Amino acid sequence: MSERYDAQAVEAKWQAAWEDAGLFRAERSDGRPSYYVLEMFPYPSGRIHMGHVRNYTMGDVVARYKRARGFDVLHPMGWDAFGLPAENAAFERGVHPAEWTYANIATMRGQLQSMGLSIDWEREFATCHPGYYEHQQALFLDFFEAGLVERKEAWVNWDPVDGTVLANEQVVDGRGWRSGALIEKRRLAQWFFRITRFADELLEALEALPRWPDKVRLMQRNWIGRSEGAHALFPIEGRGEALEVFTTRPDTLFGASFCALSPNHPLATSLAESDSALAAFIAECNLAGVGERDIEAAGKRGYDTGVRVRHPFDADRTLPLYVANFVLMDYGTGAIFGCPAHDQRDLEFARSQGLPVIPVVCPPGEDAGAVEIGAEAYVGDGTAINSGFLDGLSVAEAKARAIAALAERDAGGAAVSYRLRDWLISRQRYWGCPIPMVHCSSCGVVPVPREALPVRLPEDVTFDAPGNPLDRHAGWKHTACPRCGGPGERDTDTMDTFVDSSWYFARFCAARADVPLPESDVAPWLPVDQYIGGIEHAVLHLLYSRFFTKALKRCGYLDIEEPFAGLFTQGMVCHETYRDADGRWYYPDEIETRAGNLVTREDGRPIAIGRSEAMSKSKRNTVDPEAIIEAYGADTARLFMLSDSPPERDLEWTDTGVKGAWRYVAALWRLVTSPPVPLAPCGAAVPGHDSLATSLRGLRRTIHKTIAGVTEDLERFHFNRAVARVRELTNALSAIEASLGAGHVMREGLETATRLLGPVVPHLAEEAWRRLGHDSWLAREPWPEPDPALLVDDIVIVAVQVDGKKRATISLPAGHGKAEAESAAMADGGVRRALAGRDVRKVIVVPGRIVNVVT
RNA sequence: GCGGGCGUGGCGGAAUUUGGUAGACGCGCGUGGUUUAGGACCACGUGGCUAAGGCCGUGGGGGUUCGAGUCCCUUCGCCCGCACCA
Repeated sequence: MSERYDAQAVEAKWQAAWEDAGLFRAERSDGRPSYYVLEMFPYPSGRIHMGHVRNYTMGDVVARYKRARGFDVLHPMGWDAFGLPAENAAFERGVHPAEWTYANIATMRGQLQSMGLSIDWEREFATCHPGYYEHQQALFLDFFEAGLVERKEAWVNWDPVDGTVLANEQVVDGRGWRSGALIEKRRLAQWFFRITRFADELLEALEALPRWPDKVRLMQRNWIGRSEGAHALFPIEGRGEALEVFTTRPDTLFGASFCALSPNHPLATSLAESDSALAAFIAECNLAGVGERDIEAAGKRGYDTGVRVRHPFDADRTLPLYVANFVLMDYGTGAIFGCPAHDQRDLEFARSQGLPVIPVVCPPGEDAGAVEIGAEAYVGDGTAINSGFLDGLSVAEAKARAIAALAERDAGGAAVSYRLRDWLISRQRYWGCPIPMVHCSSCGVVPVPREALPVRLPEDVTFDAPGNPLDRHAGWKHTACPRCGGPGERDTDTMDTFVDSSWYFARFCAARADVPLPESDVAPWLPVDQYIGGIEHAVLHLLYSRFFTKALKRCGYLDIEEPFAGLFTQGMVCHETYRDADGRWYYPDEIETRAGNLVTREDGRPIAIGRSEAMSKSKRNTVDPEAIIEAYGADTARLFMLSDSPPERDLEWTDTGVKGAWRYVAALWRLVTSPPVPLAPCGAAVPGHDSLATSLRGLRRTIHKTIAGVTEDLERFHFNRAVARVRELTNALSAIEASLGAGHVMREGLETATRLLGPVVPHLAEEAWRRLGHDSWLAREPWPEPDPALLVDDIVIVAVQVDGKKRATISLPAGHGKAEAESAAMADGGVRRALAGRDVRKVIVVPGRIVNVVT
């Protein structure tokens, strides 16, 4: 009689035992090669969700697998603990952000530990701990000294709901990424990290990241948005200055019919001082929102300033200067020249303003005299026309010639522009890392001396009013200027929390060090060998971390180019959605099936099933991992996470799928505890392979092919296939036939399955390993090696096609020749029938694969 | 608009790296068994059509090839990222 597998008891037992034995401490004390696997650390929101379970399961499989492959593995965990939700909780419930955060961390740590993750918990830290953020403040000062931090006044994105500014990356469709509020443009003095100084490096280094998904590299490339072109100066009539524009089409300069400024361009501001209509137009543009879609709806609008600018190539020619709503202040120079014939936007603007359209590129094969521009600008290649000294040149040639001409005339020259902007890190919030700067009326901005770090967050703050509590805390805010000793004010802003997560991966190498990143601890581990997390961080977090790595290198902390040598982006965990007739959402555990219909448990209201979407609280389609772990155990949850769906794709959470995973856990335990044939003693060698019955020899080949296949699958992140392969193996083992040596083969098979599943279902595997008679830690056992001799079959099944259609299969000895395969195929009854006496023109033989008889 | 990805049984997906027996593994479903009962367990079956021999099948159409889910062209559908970036 087989015993029932008690997952809860087994899992608790081994979790405690692993912890006591310190099995997962990263040592760096022996000669083993290092391997650093890291999953994106969680925000302590309260409880873990299924996305965490999926992420950390994958990371744990890699960690356990690499450990078995002989690596000294670093697999740490920590908390991305600063951020707005803690302040919201404080505001709503009167609990201090620190208290709320640390309580959540305690809960979530327990939940993660119940998953049986092989984590070195001794390295755990939270970014809200002064022991972390004091070093971040030191890094800020280092960056400041290195010229990588800058305070400047800029048009910034103001989120009126969160009451703070946001980085460009945090504005999505003109709205705040957290609040969803329409973003306003405000001009404020703020701190920036000068990420644009690394724009080219960040772009070029993408090529050197072969183990990153193409998609992420492409997204970053687009985000950096490098454009090559030219700067051109248009002298302004009646002023002793020139208007500088950026263009990627200097070849079309002769087609210019106007210039236009962004509403926020300094010249526009200055002109508006003496032109109230212009001032009103600018105000209107800023009011209409900055969402590009809003402008799209409003159409292209402009205001003729009356000012004229001179053409750089033709001093006799002047152009009108407009302020236009479609010109962006934060790209290029905030000013453009318009060539309507060869730019769609300029064409639309020119048509609405009645400006001339001068074709200067003749499409191939067209008559230069007859080029007409209708509703569509011509943006293709061609030959320059109406363009003076450029006439006759191709677009590429004309660009080069025009750039040279601009330079000759001191009217501009080659220029590169980026979409990427500097990273605005000031946040008008309490729960973040204080910026270690003091504002002094006589000394200006003064850094806090290093010996005075950390600048601690004061604990006695109030959240009963909107705005930044630090700004209201007089005792904290007012301090002596470190330079002159006079009255000073602390910078009351805190750093964007993306700063915290831009270097935590390095800090894990020396989590308790009293300097930020001691080289002797950090260098052996970095870069991270395998980083795993969600695709939603493709630009923000991953770009910032890359910038930090380059900045840290410049400051002498690191000697690596890139933080993450390998990156894997996992898919989301999805679930069906449930709504009633009023459109209210219901959690899966709030509904049930009655008489074949889906209804609410509580009052039987009919429920409609909606499409499967990423689990979210707003759609109420979440399943609590803790409930699953309590009901089935962590191994079942882990197994389900890795089965069926490829890890980079979205995973559909289903009850039946979880039950299927549980069935397999129970079935594997049954197979170990009551195998179909009595097991040979532990440690007994398999008898001579040739002495075994045919079916046992085949089974042994299956065992060794499974080792090879699973190994390759794990290396390539094909977890779903790895699981399927082991299931195939255990299916084959269940069907074993009793004969001489069967007990040995059964043991070999069970031990192999146990080892191969160790990374996936570690508790079950550890328990099974002991049940099989071992007294070693499975978690410390080396990975099995396949016997190369057993990876090849001695008999192969070869398909035989007639004219490309399969008509038969034949058995042939491995290593058979072409002639042997051909004669066996021609002798086959099915083949002869299909041929029906027709003449054979050709026979193609791929030994071991296929025979194709062509008539 | 620009860029990228994906279309395979009732469902999730294998096979695409290297063109060579399509549908591994699982879910669901069906039949039978077992059990006091079970949403448990066991066995067998399960792409479609066909009485059979067989025919048809990887979104549609075309091409290359002895042979195409895999390569090429074209078309349709869905998803994702960016979006007046000059």
